[in-house]
Amino acid sequence: MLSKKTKYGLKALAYLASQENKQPRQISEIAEHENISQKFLESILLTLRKTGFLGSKKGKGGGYYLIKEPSEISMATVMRVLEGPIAMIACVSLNFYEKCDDCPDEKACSVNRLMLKVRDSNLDIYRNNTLADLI
Amino acid sequence: MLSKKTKYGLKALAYLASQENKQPRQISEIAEHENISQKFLESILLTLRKTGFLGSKKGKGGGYYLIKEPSEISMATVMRVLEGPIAMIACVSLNFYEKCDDCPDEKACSVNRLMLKVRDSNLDIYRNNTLADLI
DNA sequence: AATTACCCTATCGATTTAATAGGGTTTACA
DNA sequence: TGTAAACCCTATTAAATCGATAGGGTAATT
Repeated sequence: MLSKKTKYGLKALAYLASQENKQPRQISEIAEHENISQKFLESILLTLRKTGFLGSKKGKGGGYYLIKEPSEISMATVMRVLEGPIAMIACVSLNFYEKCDDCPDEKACSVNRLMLKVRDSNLDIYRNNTLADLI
Repeated sequence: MLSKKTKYGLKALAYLASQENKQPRQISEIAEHENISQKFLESILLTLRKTGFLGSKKGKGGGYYLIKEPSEISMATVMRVLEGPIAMIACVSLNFYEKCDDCPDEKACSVNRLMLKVRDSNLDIYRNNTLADLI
């Protein structure tokens, strides 16, 4: 299941991308508009700033704003930062690969094969959708 | 992430499907062959029996066996029983639909749109793969 | 009658999740 | 220059879930 962290993060990014001008938007404004706990959203936006998606401005009139164009923000990178691995199991993950303890031979594993198909198709979607496609 | 319950359940089904004859296979045999905790596997096989995938035979020479042909067992139904919803968020789920608390209008929701694409593609994979395709 | 093997319930430690609390620090602006 | 606005950061917590274990009960075969 998609975590609320990811859900809220995506909504916040979409909200920022839908703004006409690029003025900073306050946490409180985003939280209210998207019905998100303000404190929780605060930590999510912090993550998105540290990972290079958002910039921030302190003090009066401050807030968060997008650093890149929405069309240049791939859902694959956003999902990896907020949700973690795109693959459903580590043995088919590109960025978070890990071997299964119980599996002597991945190539002969039925679960591996099925989940590889799922990962491929999901990766395809995430790579071919940008923030601009969400709004 | 895929739960170990689902992973083990799929492996057990695949193991049973790969057998030449249809004699019952003991829990201990499956557990050993697939490197699964026997007690944990026991509860999983019980679930699969109650949901109509497996039959069981008690007493000496007993065990579990497939009720249907592997080619008639869709991954979609298996996944729903073991893992739960195929959708990553309830508001795009066919079998486990729920409205989001925070979302006033699903049709206008960016997360909803993205996750709908993901669900469609995953559903497509699960519906078009049977147990026979795993072995 | 004894053994085999499935059946069922309860419990538990570890981890994760979502949220809350409580402040600290920086900046803009009057 | 001081004060309020708004981001920054750490710690804590309640609840849920997961994976596994324990301990026995029941049915069927030989």
